[in-house]
Amino acid sequence: MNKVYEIYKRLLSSLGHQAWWPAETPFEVIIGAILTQNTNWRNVEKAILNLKDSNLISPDSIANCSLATLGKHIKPAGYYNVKAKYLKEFSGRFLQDYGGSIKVLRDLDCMEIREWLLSLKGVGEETADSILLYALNKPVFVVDAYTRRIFLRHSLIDEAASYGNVQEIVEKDFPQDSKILGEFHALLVEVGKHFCKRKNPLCEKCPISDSIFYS
DNA sequence: GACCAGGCACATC
DNA sequence: GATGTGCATGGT
Repeated sequence: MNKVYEIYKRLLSSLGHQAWWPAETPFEVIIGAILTQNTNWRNVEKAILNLKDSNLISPDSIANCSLATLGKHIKPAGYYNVKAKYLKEFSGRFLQDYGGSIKVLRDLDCMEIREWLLSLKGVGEETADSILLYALNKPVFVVDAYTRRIFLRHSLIDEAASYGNVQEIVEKDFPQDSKILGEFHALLVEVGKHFCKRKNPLCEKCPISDSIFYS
């Protein structure tokens, strides 16, 4: 039996579809992916609203905006000085290397895009994969803190597992389908928020925490 | 007032 | 390679 896929099915039937990623355009997904680093999504929404109100939601406008102004807008998302640099770094390189075109980026080989993303300051593995999956619809799995905590709890990984180890466990037994992989990540975040917090990673009320998973 | 949130870069050993 | 630290706001 495929334990990981079983968890996915359980979560989907108990929590339903998650409608991720909440954004109007692929570029907005990218901005959100950077702003949500180690930050509550509610704070990110405020920052994105500020950017929208000032028409700072395109590569050009961000590249041409001062760090100070950009920082002021994204302040609610925290770490606003570094994140302002990251947004400008992304926008500048995106314009320079791909003309700011999502379509041009999307048409490249997946691994090539990933390497390009990882070459940018402020984009690590999780952010790169979030962009690949939710902005570019590439079939990759996004590993985050909740994924690790939940998988640890169910003995699917050990503490030393690398990002790639965790990702491989999911991808090898899942269909190469961005919709399904995106749904799974969203479900893990949702269940993690309620049942797998840092201080209480062993909550019995979690919808995936019974029977066969402990046999 | 402590704890937490959809990480990452950089210094140091 | 692994471990530690700075980055910061807003909700519970």
